[in-house]
Amino acid sequence: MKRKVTLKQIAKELDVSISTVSRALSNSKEIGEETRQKIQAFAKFYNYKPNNIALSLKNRKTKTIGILIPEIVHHFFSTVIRGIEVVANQRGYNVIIGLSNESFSKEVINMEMLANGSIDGFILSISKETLLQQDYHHFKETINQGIPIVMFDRVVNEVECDKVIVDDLIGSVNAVKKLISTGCRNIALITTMDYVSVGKLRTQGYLQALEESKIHPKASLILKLDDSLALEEHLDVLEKEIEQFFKSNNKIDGVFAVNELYAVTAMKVARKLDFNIPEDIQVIGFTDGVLSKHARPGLTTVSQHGQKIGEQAAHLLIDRLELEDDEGEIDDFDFVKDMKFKTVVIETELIERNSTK
Amino acid sequence: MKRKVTLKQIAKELDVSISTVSRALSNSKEIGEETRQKIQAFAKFYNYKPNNIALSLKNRKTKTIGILIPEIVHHFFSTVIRGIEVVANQRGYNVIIGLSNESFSKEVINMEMLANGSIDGFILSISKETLLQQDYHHFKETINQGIPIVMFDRVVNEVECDKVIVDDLIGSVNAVKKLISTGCRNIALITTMDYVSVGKLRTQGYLQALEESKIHPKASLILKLDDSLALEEHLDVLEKEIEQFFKSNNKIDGVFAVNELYAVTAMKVARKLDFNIPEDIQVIGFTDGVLSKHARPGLTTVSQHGQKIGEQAAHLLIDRLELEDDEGEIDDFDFVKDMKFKTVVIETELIERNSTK
DNA sequence: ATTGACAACGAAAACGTTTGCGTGTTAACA
DNA sequence: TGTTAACACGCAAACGTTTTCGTTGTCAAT
Repeated sequence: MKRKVTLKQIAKELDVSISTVSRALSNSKEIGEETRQKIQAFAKFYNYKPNNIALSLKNRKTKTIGILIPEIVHHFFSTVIRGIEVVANQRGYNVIIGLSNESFSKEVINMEMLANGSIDGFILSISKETLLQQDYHHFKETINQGIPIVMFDRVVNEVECDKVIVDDLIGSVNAVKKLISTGCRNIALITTMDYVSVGKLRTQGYLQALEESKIHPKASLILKLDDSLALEEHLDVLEKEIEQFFKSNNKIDGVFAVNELYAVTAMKVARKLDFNIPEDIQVIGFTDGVLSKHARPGLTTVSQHGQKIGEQAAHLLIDRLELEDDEGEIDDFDFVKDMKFKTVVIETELIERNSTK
Repeated sequence: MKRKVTLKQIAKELDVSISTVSRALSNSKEIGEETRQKIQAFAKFYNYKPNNIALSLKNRKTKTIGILIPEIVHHFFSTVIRGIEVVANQRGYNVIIGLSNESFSKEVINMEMLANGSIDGFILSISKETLLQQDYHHFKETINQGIPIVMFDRVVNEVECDKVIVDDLIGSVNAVKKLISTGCRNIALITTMDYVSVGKLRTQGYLQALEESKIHPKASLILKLDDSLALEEHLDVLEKEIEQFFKSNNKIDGVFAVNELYAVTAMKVARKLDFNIPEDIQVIGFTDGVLSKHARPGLTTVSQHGQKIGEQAAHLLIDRLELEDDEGEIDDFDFVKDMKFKTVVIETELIERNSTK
């Protein structure tokens, strides 16, 4: 077992100083041709690679970005990660992942853990519990310590930072309008509780589309489901809830669901109740995941382009990190940077399959 | 913006030495009660947290483990990651993720990148290209540098390290036997090319089950598909291939597919060709993902327990890391460690749904 | 008064880099 | 021959810790 070779060892072996080795390897012209060759050859032979940790300590930057998400076994989030990873790698960064598991405390712990030097910046999506408690001090503190944050999808106005979001509202409006334009008049909404910002926006979109089409929204056509029902343990409960909902609203001719699970479940229930899709009932979901593609009939859905979100977020973060490098010491002009926090909106796309006419 | 406070700053501010601060914060009894209190209070007030990078450099260990997988937008892999993350966190480790995207060179690059000090050990699943080329030198080299590796799922005999695998063979045997016991006699196998070890094992399991039941395998009942068909762009091609297969084998009464995509596609095709499931044709897949749960009918499937795999892998790795800590300098006894590489087998489980009788 | 013990603290090395500055050698020039 | 400039290289600081080994100062015992 041969441990990794260090500058010091090379120096000792070749009887030169550490500085000489360092310079020779970075092709400094301060070093004589001969010694440089010798050192480079030796280093190559022993496969010398500088130690990242030492570099991080010296440069006070780690070239790694921290991702903090509520859940990883989730098509949307993993897609975003992929996007982040692509541009991170491309631009010479690594990614380190923390999972909040939708819990406030785990979010805080993870964040503090990583903020102590391990990462240069965060890309994150806020946990539900945090949204519920509306406690954002940990975000503000890390930003205050000079660690930039980019939020995506589940963002919040209270924290000033770069953000990447999806046009949930417009996407929902378009989806519902699509239903309306194909003849639906009693469109049901299956949504979550309000505290998740995106759920709220999608609900708004639903209402707005109805309004713009002079259709009166009915409370009875809106089903707000508890999140716990989305867990795989409770699929049957979810199905029962939706079935009950359908039974008490037998005029439903269209369904807009804020996620694909609700949508496919609605389709299941509809067919069970002998409705034909899309003839009797049309269905549109949100998030273009695996389920949408493979459901039968294929689910028309609002695609969020998770990968693009991730890519944009990574660019935003790295841009800011490298900008800080340059303007480094001009502390007085910090406000220049602070002013231009961007919020990038990634457009959704209505992917039409066979659950709509 | 107040940057993170360091020992040095505290020392300066309180007019003591750095060592005193360090000791006071670690509650060393070498420090007088009074100064200790003072320092601790000051540190708490300024929210002092030791810098991880500096600690890593000093301790020559990073307390982070590197995960290297082919793809992250993939139910199985993300489940494994979750498992890893759970125990990693629990045992005080972070995880950093690299994606090979099934490419050999990206696997090598990523590995070298992380091996230069960023991580203490790897948990990985080999990329297809690497399996195809059978070039494992990068694994061997990192192990040789003293960085332990734990492989999962896609493992390989050529590399000596801890491994966590699934009983692909037994799982497949049981699945096929289930089909046989419920009356199937012409069981088709839908599989991938041989070079992916798990595909190979599952194929073996299929053959073994037939043999043990005195059923003669027919080449015409085996469909080997190119991997590229699993990409979402080529779903239609996949479907056509399988349809063609069904048409030229009209006696098929059972299907065993080595992944859930093939399985659900087979179900789709079967229904399109007016077969009833499970009456006319029974179907079993591998990997209990989202598709299996939500397919109609529900797909009977061999569950791999990805989370358990991840948990086991993490335990294996961390155990080894911390063992190395203790036995640290007894280099002569290194062989003791080397001898006991474990291969943990996680049992699969046949989850019966409605695609079988 | 001398010794010893003990308490309370500081200096410095070490982890592996990079880099500003100093220094010795050589050769060219006046 | 003396001055100087270019060249080739070494020293040491710095990044933020922990820890070993001193170094003081105090006090009790001899």
